Amino acid sequence: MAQELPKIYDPQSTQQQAEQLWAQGRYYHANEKTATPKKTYAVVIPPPNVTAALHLGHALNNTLQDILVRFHRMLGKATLWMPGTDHAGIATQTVVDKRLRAEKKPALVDYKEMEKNGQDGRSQFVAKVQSWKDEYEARILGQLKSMGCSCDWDRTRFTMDEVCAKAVRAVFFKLFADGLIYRGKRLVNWDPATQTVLADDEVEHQTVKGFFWYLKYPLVEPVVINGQTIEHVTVATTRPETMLGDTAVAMNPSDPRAKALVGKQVRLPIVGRLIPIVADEHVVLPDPESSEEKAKFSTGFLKVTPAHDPDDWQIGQRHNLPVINVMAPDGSISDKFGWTDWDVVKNPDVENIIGMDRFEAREAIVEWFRTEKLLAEVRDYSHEVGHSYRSHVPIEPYLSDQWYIAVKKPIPNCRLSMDDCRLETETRDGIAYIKGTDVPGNSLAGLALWPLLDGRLKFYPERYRNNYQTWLENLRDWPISRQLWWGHRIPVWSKSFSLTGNSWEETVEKERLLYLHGSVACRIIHVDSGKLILNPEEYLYPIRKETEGEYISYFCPTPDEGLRDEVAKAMGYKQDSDVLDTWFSSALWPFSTMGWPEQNETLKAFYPTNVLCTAREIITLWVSRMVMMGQYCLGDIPFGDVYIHAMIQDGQGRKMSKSLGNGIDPLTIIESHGADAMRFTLAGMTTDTQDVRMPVAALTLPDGRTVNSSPKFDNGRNFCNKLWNASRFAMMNLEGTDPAAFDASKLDITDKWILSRLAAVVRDVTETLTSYRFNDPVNALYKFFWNDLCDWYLEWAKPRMADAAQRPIAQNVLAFALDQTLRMLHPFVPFITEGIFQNLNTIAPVRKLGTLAAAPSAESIMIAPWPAGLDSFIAPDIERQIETMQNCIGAIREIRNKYNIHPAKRLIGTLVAPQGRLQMLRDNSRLICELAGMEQLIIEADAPKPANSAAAIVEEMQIYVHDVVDVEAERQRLQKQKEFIESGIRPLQAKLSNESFVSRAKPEVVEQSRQKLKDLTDQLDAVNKNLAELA
RNA sequence: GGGCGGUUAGCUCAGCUGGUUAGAGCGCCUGCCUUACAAGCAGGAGGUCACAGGUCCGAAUCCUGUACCGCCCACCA
Repeated sequence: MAQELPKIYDPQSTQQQAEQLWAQGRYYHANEKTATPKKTYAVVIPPPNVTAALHLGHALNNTLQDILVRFHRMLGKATLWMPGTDHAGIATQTVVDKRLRAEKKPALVDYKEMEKNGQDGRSQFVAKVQSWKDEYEARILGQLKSMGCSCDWDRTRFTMDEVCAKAVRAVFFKLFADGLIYRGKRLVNWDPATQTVLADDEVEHQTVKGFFWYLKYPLVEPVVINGQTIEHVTVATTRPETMLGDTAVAMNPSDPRAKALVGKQVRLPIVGRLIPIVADEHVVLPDPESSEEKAKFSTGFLKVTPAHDPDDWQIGQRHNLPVINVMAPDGSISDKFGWTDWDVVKNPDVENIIGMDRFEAREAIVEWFRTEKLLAEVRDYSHEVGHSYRSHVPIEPYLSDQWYIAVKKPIPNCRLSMDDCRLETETRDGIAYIKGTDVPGNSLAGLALWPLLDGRLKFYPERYRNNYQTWLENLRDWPISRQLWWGHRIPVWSKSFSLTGNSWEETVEKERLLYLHGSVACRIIHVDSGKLILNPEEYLYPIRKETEGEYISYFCPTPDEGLRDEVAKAMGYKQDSDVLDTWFSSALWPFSTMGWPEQNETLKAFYPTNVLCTAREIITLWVSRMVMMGQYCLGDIPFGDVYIHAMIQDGQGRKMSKSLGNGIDPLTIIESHGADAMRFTLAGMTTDTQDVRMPVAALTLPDGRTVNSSPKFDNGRNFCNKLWNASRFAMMNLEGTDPAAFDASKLDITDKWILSRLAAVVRDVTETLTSYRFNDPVNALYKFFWNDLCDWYLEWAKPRMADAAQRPIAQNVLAFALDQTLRMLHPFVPFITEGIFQNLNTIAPVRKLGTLAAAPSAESIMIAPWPAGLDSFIAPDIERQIETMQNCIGAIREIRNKYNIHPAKRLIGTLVAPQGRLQMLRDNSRLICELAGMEQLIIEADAPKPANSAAAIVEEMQIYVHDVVDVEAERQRLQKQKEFIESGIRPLQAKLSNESFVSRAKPEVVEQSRQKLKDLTDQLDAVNKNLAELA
């Protein structure tokens, strides 16, 4: 068996076998029945988007989670890692559309056309996306399994599967019933060419050369300021065509002219609309000398077009300005979409412009101003303009109706009252705000904020809490509708109707039928006034008579019974065609995956989860919303810890997702280096402080330039190979290991030493892993395994394995140390450790050291107990003694190398040491001889330097290596040694002669320095003596 | 514009609360195919810790400023 192990570690077969073993044993499965509150550990995966296969960033993210999960599973906890994927609304829809177009197949535009023609284009397109999703979901889950992720695969979820969909409907209903969902206007990124809405990151910014046009708007009544009569105000704009929709001119209240002008009216040219001059802080004061671009160009007057500019929209909101949309969806000027206040007879000019494309209209309008002598000036200007990534035409801010969640509205009958949190509040207008903020404590934003402030929600590293906090404090209402087809369709049905005369009761009576079908959340809005006439709180009564006019009725069905399609249709209701923001369903992920709103065992056992492990860019979008929804729906935070890991960057320091990372499928690395190698390298790179550049293998071109090629995982690969080979050695030597033959009193110094080191590493790894440091345990294990166990312990153990008396002791210690090391390594390199563990189980089934330490074995290392209780092995004096041995060996090896002595050549040496250390050194001289290639080592308290010997100094000892006869080389070596020692002495002397240091530094630091100086001085004397003897 | 990081060996990075002569891996140089491992073993060279000030007996570490690099958010009349 042992002999059959290959020399080079072959990850593929080991991975396969381990995967099989784990799948059979279902060790990843979390069992609710064995879970007790203190003994559970739960993590939900940040669900990867089904847009594409995973990249290195995912590999890192999931490696770290798996390390935590495996660690806690081995600590004996009922452990759940919930896997799944995210439908990623806009991204996926876009990707599929792109693919279809690339393949010259019917794409989104075509399906939209079908939909328009009454065919079912929507569901056909969704089916296309669905099959894309199926493909990538399978691929992603396969990648995760290949990486060794010990997710509970029996529970795999998808944000759009029925379990999650039910949670989405339930939360939406709850929000709707609580009056937290409302209909509002919002400017979206509109692509007039494809006539679709774009997400912010689908907008490409391009620098465009354009102009600033300075347009003069006449005042209705001239104003006199400082003796000057002012007849016009001049506004500067880069988009003159929008002036048709102007509803105000704004100026900064601190502008000296504001006093005279604010409140006056302006007659909007061409249109003839009378619009007010309003005061708004947002307006930049003019200053031609300023370095600020805006101040240089500003006239102090800003045209306000709420329907066509996000900023102006805000100003419009502040001043209650009318919103006049002058454009059609195709970007042409139109009076059919909200612009009513013009007159064909009075305004032939307007009639001219209507129907023009926005760019044509721009020219026409500028020309009109020029002709009318109202164009004050034109200046060159280049600025950033958003373009559609799809059609590459400039995007148009376009006003549309959207669903919103009110995040700062106090929640009626909130399940968490402010009594549940201990934060200070201040009450204004009857609302309790979290002190120092304008966030009501019992609003959604408030619910997400207080766990942070009261310390229950912790960020690692801590600095990220600022992100979270300031975002929530400045939170605006959350627009949740998206004009897409791929996603959770908004569960709201609506119908317009008009009321005339006495039809009110009859109409409303009909709506009551809906309630009988389970719809209890309902709202009827009077279109003209926007007034809500039936509140969700009032449900059926009182039914009041209202004014005649147009109404819209919205219904949100309960998640369980639902509003049956037929019923809705029969009643003339139509479902909203939009879908929900992807983050809406993501926000529910920690509990939707567990089956909420059903109250079940899983939720009881595993909610709240322990940690969320994610990248920093979604703290606001995702983390905060999960906390919000967890608090709102379950009355508890979804996780206590948020671990934000570093990002992997490419060689240029760019985000991986933008360059290198996207191209690299973890599977290619797993194939070439093995999953363990990848995990080990990734975990070892992770630190709290900064992002990390992926080391890449550099490629040198013929012209001498170097180009980055592929990421390097050699480190991990080499480590695995070392682990494999050390284990081979163990397997060859552990046959017949008999725990009964172990005798604690016969442990030799190397046994005691390696056990001491082992105990220290167990302590270190356990502690660092608990505080989310991953590179520390990786480094500690790397050093311990490679440098301590392999380089020293195994080398010293080799001869002992051939010694009948020593063999049983060394075998038991080696088996035990290897066993414990494998367990600690397992979270990092799961496959290879499982493979070796299985071999070890065959060859040395019981690994224990008498009564000193017992380590129960297990059928899989995955469920083997984590090493513990080894502290009694810690022996600092033993470690110091071994260090002395190592130093002696190092000194002799250096001499061997310097004199180019062949490794096979046996040497004789003399070691001169103080009386007190002689016994220890003599006891252990074999350690030095074996590893330094000495035939004999004479150890004396006093001995002259043998002729023709090289001298080395270790601590307070002298080592002479006999018969190395190159006087000049020896002189140079000693001279160099002398200089080195002297350079150490100087700063120490300076330090110790400094009165302040001696009196003010910690005594142990001073003592340390004194000791060190004494050692160095002794060494210097010795070197000088040797030098003198040479001469 | 607001916020947050980074700058340590040729490369990628450690270095926790200031205190031995600043570390690792890779790369480089020298010698070894030593019966676990050449994906290895042994040894070595290589750093005024971005810059300028400050605090302190003492600064890679704490403070201030500068430069460059990066990230997030906001915004572009």
